[in-house]
Amino acid sequence: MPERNVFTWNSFVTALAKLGFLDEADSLFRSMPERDQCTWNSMVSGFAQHDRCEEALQYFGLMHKEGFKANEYTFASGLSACSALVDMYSKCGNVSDAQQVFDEMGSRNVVSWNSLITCYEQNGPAVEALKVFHEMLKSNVEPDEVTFASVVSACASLSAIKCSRITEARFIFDNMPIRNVIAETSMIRGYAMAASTKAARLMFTKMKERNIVSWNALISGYTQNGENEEALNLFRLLKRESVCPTHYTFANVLKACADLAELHLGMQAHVHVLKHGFKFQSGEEADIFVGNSLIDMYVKCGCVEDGYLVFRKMMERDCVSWNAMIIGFAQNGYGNEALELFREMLDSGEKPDHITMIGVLSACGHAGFVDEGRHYFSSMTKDFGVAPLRDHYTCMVDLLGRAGFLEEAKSMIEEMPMQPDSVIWGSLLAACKVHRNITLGKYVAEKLLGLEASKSGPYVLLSNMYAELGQWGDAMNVRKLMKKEGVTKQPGCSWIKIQGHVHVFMVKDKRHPRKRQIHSLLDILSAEMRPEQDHAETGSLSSEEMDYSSTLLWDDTM
DNA sequence: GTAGGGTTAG
Repeated sequence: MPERNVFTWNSFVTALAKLGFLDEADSLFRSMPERDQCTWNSMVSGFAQHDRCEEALQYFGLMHKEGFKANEYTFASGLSACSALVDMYSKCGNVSDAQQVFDEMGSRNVVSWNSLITCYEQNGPAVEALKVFHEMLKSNVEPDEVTFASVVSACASLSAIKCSRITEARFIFDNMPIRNVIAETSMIRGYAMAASTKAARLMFTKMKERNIVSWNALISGYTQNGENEEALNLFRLLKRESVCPTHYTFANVLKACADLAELHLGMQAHVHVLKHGFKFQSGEEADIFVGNSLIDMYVKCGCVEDGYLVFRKMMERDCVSWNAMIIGFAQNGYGNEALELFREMLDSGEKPDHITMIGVLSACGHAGFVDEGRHYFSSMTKDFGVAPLRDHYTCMVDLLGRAGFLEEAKSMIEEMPMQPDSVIWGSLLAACKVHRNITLGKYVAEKLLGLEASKSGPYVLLSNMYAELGQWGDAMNVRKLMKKEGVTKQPGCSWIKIQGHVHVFMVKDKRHPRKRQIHSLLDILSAEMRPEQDHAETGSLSSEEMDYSSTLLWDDTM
């Protein structure tokens, strides 16, 4: 045996690694007295070539720690392994390491560039993706359809933050040598984020080839822009064209039903979900998403018990599941149940987030648990690692205001670390009206008018407060001021759909043909409601009592 | 080897 120097060791390690005896290579590596660049290269490339990427990454990290830099031999299989490494770091959200691997690559091909562009597109900042794209063009690497699709996506995500990059996306899209369904779907998403659902629909209509992702992108475009009826119409079209929906589809359809409070359609969607094999008992991510959407749909439609049933049926839950249920309880007047569930959430080991705390604080507010609210608010940073945001302050002002602690609510607004907005002042003004505090009401109304002079809300509330106190002159003055400032109040209106007909009602509306019957029934109802108010309960009418006339979500037999 | 779609609050 010749003298064992690092070169001898290396040849053994390299051979073992190349042949796939990685564990043997690994133990040999560990017993080496010294290592050089070549040793590290053998280990990294060995693991990378045999699809043991985790270990390849670990070795790569260790190599850097020991002061070695990657060279063109570090990834023996060449560019592909290196690009895969960029992609791996990108998928882990580790942008700087992805960039570093990319920087250290001896040569780069279209896939390496694409991987880095995607990295910035997914992890941000998305503008960097465009910069990398420009660098790529400068270095004379020909972009392919994947490059363009990623760049279009980057522009699309930028279209959400006011700089209108949707035009840039469109320009690149129009100049793509080859378009494909992915780039088109990215454009749909971009238009949806820029609130141009019409343009999104046009893109969708013109597509030669569509798949379920394109359908889902447009359906979610509608729900995210509040066009829930359109979302459901598109779902019906999808069914007619026999396209198979996925859990993405159901998440959106259920959200549309939830936002429309369309219980009947939501229940149809639930049946459909079961037909498609979502049983919430596999613990898979898809099941959790659909389960969460179902909880939300039921509680938004006022059926807390059905939402709770879904919640209990789920084998695995995430933070959103708990949040949806806690908020569902809170919004339907079940303050105790919301807080109980929150304690159970903590016991289960699930970490609450800022949305959970909004649910908890609003539960306290609606149930009148002032002390609990104060306690959770003051300890949320320490106990749950969630620092109060403006929304949490708004919940507290609402809670204190409802309970009549108007001065405390006022100081909370004035001492909070962020700028108060019209929502938080508006909440206090409403509380001033309830508790008939005209002095503070005037002060708050002025603050509000400073924020949104053209809105009628503060004027109307203030004038009504004066009127309630019998100060008619002051009430008139506010109304006069409104007129002078050119502020008009849009009359409120409500509507109901009965047997496919929409009936609209406005204040002092005398147009409905059966107005006399309606008003006499209203008198009876309000007389009955008065004694019920103290122990108010939510509930829904049974199906026999309701005359459903909604359109079916799909027409195949169940 | 690289690209597109989802739930909770406000």
